Amino acid sequence: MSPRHHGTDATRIRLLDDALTVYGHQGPDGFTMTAVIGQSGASNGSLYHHFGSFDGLSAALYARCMARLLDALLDALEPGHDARQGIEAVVRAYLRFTREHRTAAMFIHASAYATFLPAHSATIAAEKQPRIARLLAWLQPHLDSGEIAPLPVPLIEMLLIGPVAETARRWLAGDPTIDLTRAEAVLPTRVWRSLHAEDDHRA
Amino acid sequence: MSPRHHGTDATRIRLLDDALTVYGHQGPDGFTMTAVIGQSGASNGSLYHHFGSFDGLSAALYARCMARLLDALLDALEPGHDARQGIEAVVRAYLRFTREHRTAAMFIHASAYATFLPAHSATIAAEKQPRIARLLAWLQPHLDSGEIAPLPVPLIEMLLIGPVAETARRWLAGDPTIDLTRAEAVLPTRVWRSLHAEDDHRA
DNA sequence: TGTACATCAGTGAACGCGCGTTCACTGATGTAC
DNA sequence: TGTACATCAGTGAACGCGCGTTCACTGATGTAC
Repeated sequence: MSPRHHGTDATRIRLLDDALTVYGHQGPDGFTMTAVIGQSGASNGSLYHHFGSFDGLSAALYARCMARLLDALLDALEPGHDARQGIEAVVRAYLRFTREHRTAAMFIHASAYATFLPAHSATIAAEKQPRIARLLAWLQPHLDSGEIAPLPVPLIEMLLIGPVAETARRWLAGDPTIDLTRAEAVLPTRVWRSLHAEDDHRA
Repeated sequence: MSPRHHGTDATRIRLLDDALTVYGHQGPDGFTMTAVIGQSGASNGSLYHHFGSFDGLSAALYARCMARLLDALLDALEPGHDARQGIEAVVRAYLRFTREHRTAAMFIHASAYATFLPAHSATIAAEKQPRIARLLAWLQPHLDSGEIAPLPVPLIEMLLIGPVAETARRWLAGDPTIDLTRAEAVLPTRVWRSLHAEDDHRA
């Protein structure tokens, strides 16, 4: 980027990739600095050069996984969609992301209370905020038009994300009673029912 | 219980209480064996005598917190309730439990992917299962009567618990945009809308 | 074009710390006969 | 009732291990003049 920049971020990216691999193969307890540098072949000093600390790497990985999830939701929204089509598409996209990016989804969910988040909240917000803003920009007209019930936006988010997030969590934890395909078939309609305005079905 | 039993479980209970206190005051990273025995004044050997390992204590604490949450939901169900009143009462009870037992709620949510769970799943199931069974026993007649939509039971659970669990998580993580009181006012109706059968509002 | 210098990227040995766990032990309580 | 024994509850010193972190260093690349 800057003219002083030497080379690319190849090592940085490789460390993040390898960190996620370690997380997927070794689980939360095996997610240590030693394991990550072992996987990537980089030195501990190199990791420190790029991330400042192991928490710094964890936060960067969290931000990247979260950005990918949000991008998957954004990609599901298409210009022609009405409110119902958009909501249902987002619900399906969340479940699809969970199935297709199991480890990233797990890292996101399992890190919700991680100690590294507060210290790096600025970094994480920088990745999240613009994407959240785009999602809200999609939502607003449908709130204004009255298609979606006039609820506080955070609670709309809870009703939209809650059921799929809980489904993802259970499935990721290995609960055999959770069938993601069936969830994809059933939840979109049901989530829409929780969000649309009272007299919407007359139309 | 058995005639050979010496004394009560006082130390066991005190260790669990003190462990939760440590978790509340020091957070997940400060939740260590050293901190717990420091708080309670017991010796590490005593902890091992009662729980076998620190993971064993963690699992016992998880089981106890989960049992309390489920009891709170069960207490919210009253005999005279119809399906809607029951569902809405459970939603409110979950949010109330979160507010009134912040640390226990946090321990439950944050431990969802903890490594100690699989090894002690039997212990945990022994606490959870009978309570879940009672909740399902309440649900079944309302499924049979057609008041609640004929969905797979696990997905009913996701639609019921998802929004409140997500709300709880955000609030516990310190998100200032989440207002539990407002959630209690709004979510019950909305969750009911996602669960009831198509023509229910005609009645 | 050549030289001097600054910055960036990466190395790897060394360190201290606090973690969970082990173990040999004491003393009190309950049971057998 | 008294004695011997087994079990339960609890103590606390000692241990090894692997963790994240620090630091002095090398070499390559870019910039100044």
